[in-house]
Amino acid sequence: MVSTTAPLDAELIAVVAAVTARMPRVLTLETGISLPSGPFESVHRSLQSGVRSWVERQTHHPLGHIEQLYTFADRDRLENSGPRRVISVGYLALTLEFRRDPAPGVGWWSWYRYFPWEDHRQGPPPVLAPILGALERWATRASGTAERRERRRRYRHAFGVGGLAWNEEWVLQRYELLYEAGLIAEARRRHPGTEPGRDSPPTGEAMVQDHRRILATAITRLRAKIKYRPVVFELLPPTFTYLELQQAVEAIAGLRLHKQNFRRLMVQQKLVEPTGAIEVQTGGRPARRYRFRREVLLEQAPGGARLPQAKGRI
Amino acid sequence: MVSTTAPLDAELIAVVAAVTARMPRVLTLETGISLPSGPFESVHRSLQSGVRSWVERQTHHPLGHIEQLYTFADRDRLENSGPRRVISVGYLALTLEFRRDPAPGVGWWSWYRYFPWEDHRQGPPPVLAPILGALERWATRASGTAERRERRRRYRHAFGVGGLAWNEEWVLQRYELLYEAGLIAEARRRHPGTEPGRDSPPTGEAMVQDHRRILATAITRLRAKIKYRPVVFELLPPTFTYLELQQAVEAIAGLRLHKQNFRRLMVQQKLVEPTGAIEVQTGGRPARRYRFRREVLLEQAPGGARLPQAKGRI
DNA sequence: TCCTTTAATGCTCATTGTGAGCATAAGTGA
DNA sequence: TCACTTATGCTCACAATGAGCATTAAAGGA
Repeated sequence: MVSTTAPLDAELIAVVAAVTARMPRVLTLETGISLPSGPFESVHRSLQSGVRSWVERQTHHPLGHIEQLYTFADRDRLENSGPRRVISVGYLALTLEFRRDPAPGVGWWSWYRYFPWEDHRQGPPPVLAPILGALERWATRASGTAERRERRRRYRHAFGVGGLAWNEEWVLQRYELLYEAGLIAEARRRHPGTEPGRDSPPTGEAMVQDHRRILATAITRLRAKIKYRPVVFELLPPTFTYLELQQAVEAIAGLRLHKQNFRRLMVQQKLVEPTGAIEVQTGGRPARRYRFRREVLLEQAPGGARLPQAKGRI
Repeated sequence: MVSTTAPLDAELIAVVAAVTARMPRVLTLETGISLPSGPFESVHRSLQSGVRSWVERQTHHPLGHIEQLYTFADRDRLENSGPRRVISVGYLALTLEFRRDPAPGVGWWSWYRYFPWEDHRQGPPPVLAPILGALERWATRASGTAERRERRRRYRHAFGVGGLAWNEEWVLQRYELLYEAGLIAEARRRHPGTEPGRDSPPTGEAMVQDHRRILATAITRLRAKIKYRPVVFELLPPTFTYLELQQAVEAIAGLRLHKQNFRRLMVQQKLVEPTGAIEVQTGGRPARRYRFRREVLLEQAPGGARLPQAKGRI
């Protein structure tokens, strides 16, 4: 199993997420157009420690919870890649935003700057209508009835058009559909000749290479995970009110939640415990402050079992 | 972002799974001690196509559904690794077992040959008792009360000792605990000096390098995924009875399921439809045969929502 | 032929979980 | 004091789930 491959580099890329002022944010370089990244080097003990060291070096930001996202290596992934091939290992980190001493160009930008169609907290965002219009035109442009119908089905499904429900988890799917439809700047950069077009809708800020796709992958992952693992707490200060907790979840999911039922869920699952402190600056009745019960990470409740297990004799 | 790293190889490793004769199986080389793998080469269009081509070349087995598992690269991962570093990208493939024209040394082995403590279909397997005994001795050996108590808590939690429930998904966690406790042959290979010991329990067949850990990762993933995505059908022939379907799920989960409720779940979720055919060789009343409704992959029901979404005005 | 065994299939019932929304409490500022 | 805002408690209908009883339909002897 000795290899004789072409030269190859491994790159580490980090999506570092935080929530502040009710906005989910990502840590970026170069004023918002790229994610922290760097080569995997021999000094690094592991991929994870490599990611930590690159992020800390480039942004001066310490990382908390971190998990592997995905490994990307399509041949035509990078523009202007020379003879070397690159494998990129993406990581997702969750932290608190921390502003002291940032490196130049480093900033925290709202996810929704890159994916404006993803924020449904006030209902469907205004950018959605022109996007759906452009997708419909894309479907119409298809050659052949079958392909036309298929394109229509796909975009309606992905964006929850008509009676279909909006599924907040399908971030990557929606991004890739827009990419395929030529509505994403990165796609036009890669396949010159397809011009923006006068009636092309705004589809968020672009990023370098495929960083925006990696961000979409991270959002997809986080929106899914938040439902079955207590990861929100990595994004919150040590104590918080139920409203702050709910707003963090809402920011990530891009959805409004039912307040009383959200509270009931927290109570049932015993994820938090009151600190005894009371927050008075609520704009209404004072709220209790809570803290995350770290013990639940050890108890590790197994989400919702979907298998009808047989218990006794059968 | 030009890199000047040490030479690096990327290796692709596949866990190819199937279910036959009520046993979950993995496709192996060298009579069961290694997984199909090979370097990522410049001819490969993508990581995925590289995996396909290596598996097909080494085993003569075509692959169906395939997904990325994890990327491994700890510095001390490989024994006797020279100056080059290796990144391994693991993939999980689901297929039907196919026996014509296998390459020499290629075989399908039950998962439970490598993880005998994981099959709880007939209740806790006999190997479990001596393993728990050895884990208790490992806990006792700890220096300091706190460490002793912590070890005890960890193994009891992972293996569902006492009142705690057995969680079939924690395959990797259990494997790593046994590894840490020095009860896994691979661990002793890596850290010589720790001898097997007379009363060391049987802990399954070993594999080359860390292939067994990759297999554990794959089982963990599959056991989790089977609950919220219709992936079992990739492991079944085009038509099947409810019992065959249930037994495939049971084989993977290593658990017995409640027959009537399993059936009800299938009916509710509309995952299958009757073919009209009747299977008579059941040993009892004849059973209807069903087929998977491929359309559900397009409908893509969003599993169980765990967020209390607000629908109307709030 | 009738009885026993083995599965397949249908159905019930208690319990728990979820969606929606009413009602009350306890602050703030006019 | 009133209007307004958020916090918190609680109810009610309905869906989902765990357990298990009951019936149906085949095979294989006695």
